[in-house]
Amino acid sequence: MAAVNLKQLAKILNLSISTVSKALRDSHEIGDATKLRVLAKAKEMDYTPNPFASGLRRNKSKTIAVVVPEVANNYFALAINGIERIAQENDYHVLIYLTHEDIEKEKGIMKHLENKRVDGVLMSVTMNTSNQTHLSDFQQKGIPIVFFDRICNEIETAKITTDDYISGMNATKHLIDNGCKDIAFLSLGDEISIMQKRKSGYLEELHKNNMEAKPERVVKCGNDDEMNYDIIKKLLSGKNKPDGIFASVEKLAITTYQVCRELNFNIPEDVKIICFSNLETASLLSPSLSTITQPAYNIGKTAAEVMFKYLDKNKTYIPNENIVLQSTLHIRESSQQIV
Amino acid sequence: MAAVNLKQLAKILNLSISTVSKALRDSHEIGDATKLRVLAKAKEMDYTPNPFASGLRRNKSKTIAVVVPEVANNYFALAINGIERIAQENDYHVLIYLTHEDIEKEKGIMKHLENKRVDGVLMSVTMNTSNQTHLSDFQQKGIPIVFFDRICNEIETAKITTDDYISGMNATKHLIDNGCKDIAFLSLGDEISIMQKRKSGYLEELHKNNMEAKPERVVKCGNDDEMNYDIIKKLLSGKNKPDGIFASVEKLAITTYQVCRELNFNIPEDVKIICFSNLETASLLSPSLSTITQPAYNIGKTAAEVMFKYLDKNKTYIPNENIVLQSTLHIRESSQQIV
DNA sequence: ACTATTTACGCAAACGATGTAGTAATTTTA
DNA sequence: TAAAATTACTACATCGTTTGCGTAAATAGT
Repeated sequence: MAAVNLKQLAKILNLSISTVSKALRDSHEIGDATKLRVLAKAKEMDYTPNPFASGLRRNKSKTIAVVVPEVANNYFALAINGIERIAQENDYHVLIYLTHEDIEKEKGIMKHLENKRVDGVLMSVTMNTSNQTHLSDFQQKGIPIVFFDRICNEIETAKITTDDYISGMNATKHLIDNGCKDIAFLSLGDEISIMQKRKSGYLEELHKNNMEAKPERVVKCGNDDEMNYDIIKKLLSGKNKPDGIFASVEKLAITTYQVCRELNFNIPEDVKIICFSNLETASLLSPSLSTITQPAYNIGKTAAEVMFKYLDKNKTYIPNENIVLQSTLHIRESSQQIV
Repeated sequence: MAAVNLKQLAKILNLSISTVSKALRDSHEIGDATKLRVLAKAKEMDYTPNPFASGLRRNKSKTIAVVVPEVANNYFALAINGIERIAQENDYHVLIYLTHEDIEKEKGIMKHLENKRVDGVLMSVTMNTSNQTHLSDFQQKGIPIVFFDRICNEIETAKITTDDYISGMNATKHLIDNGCKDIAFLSLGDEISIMQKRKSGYLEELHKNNMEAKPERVVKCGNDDEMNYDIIKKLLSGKNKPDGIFASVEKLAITTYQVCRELNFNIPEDVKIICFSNLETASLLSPSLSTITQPAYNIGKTAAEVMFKYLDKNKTYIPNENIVLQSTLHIRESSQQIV
């Protein structure tokens, strides 16, 4: 019932508390015979150190936090998967916090984490995180942050991203190659860096192909699905509608599919679609969805690995570093010209 | 930089540590003027109590653990969403652990949690959790568990489930009503209770309709997608193949779709499909997928609420209680008879 | 054989917050 | 007016570990 502690173990073994403690931590100060005896008894009595006591003493929580906008999202779910894997390997625990794209919630969460509850934070900021003083303040407290995907350029630390600019170009080029003359870019807000990069790739590719970049073709969507639905419906309803859509995130593509259903639009005949997505059912959709797929699991894994590289050395300062992984383009029906 | 602690605050305020502590906790022992002074200074200096110190002292972690098979799964992701929401409301933190359906990993995780790192555990067991001694042992340590969805009947505590038996009947009835004469049930293992209940509903409905329940129509699948693919392919390849498939979990339906693609089977003409699923793209699949959808978010929310109901009262013992939420049947193309 | 050094252990002070048991000073009560 | 009670604070032990320091015994060095 009651968890055994060092004191009880020590009494039973007829040793001092410190001897037992040192034996368990395999200190050179303790004789081999004693070590074995202690270890055996500890296992027998099912002793595990109290994490609060040792955390207090050593100022180490053995815990990292993951702060992400949402979890019911294939990308973040896979990233968490990768993070959790590495954390388990390092005997670390993973706290999870969801911001739901709410910058105030993000601030509150960081405030909660300031008190050394965690040794480090892995995060993807909200779509509204333009001001980042809450993040630099947090760093000042001596807790390292590693960003993945939705990074904060102004903060000096390691950042794991994908080649969003190239991917933005590739996706746009693909639509152009398949006959699109008027491509809209569906953006999720416009604050965050990945949107800037994906959009830049889109604009650059238009430019390379001598196509006009009309400002109204960069459509700013948000976190509210119903509002996005209306925005996209409006985009596709006028007579002057685009013939290609490049959705910067998965859910905007799904909403676009739904709008096309309602408007009785055929994909890809009436409008071609491609998007960033980790949807496992992309190939089973009607029509199958062309995607730029990010290596989500590896992004999470890498972010965690970088974090532990520094935590292992007891470094709380992580210098600027940009690690860029490659996304892969999966061409399916939704974006291809019917021949 | 360095986090302020009570000692520093006390020194600056010219008060004793305990006075400051009590003032912050709004104790009646402290005068109002002092309280205000302390509160103001604490806010000014950005004081937050060290969670390890108070955790050690009060034997409270303000943390719950969520132990689930996976997170890259819409059902569990939504459940976690609900849990995290309630946890944030209660000022609790959420640790997440993934078992990947590995019973040994589950045991290891529970072992790790025994040392009072968390105040409670919300869990869905692996598909292989038949023996539950590691869970009853865990309870013995005085940490409450609440099960959701994948429950463990032998453990006395609160369990949040859905009406799986009824849903199993409804899904089967729906397939029968749509002309199926030979329905296969794709099971995920056969240990866990939800599978038993879903299968029982399936069998009962067959019985009610005077249809033979052939043992070979209950197909045991596992955690390996490729093996499942082969199993389902074999099921659908012979001349004696079923005309209806009731998949007990989402991923088996997706695999079935993939197999049908390869075999050039038409859904629903050649085989009708229905499954338990929280896939948001169910209606966009080709053909759209009929589902029994569980209220995943509410299941997680409820599990957390029940947990906090007891944690608030400092009760570590949670009596047996079965809370059953209702799933909803979404009929789409994959299961309907063409008229 | 007498001093160094190593080995193997124990003592006690942290870590930071909490809460019990005091203690002066003030107020209430009989 | 003396005793009792209340107010507003402080001192201190405690939670369970960790770790620097001390020390006796054993071993090594000269």
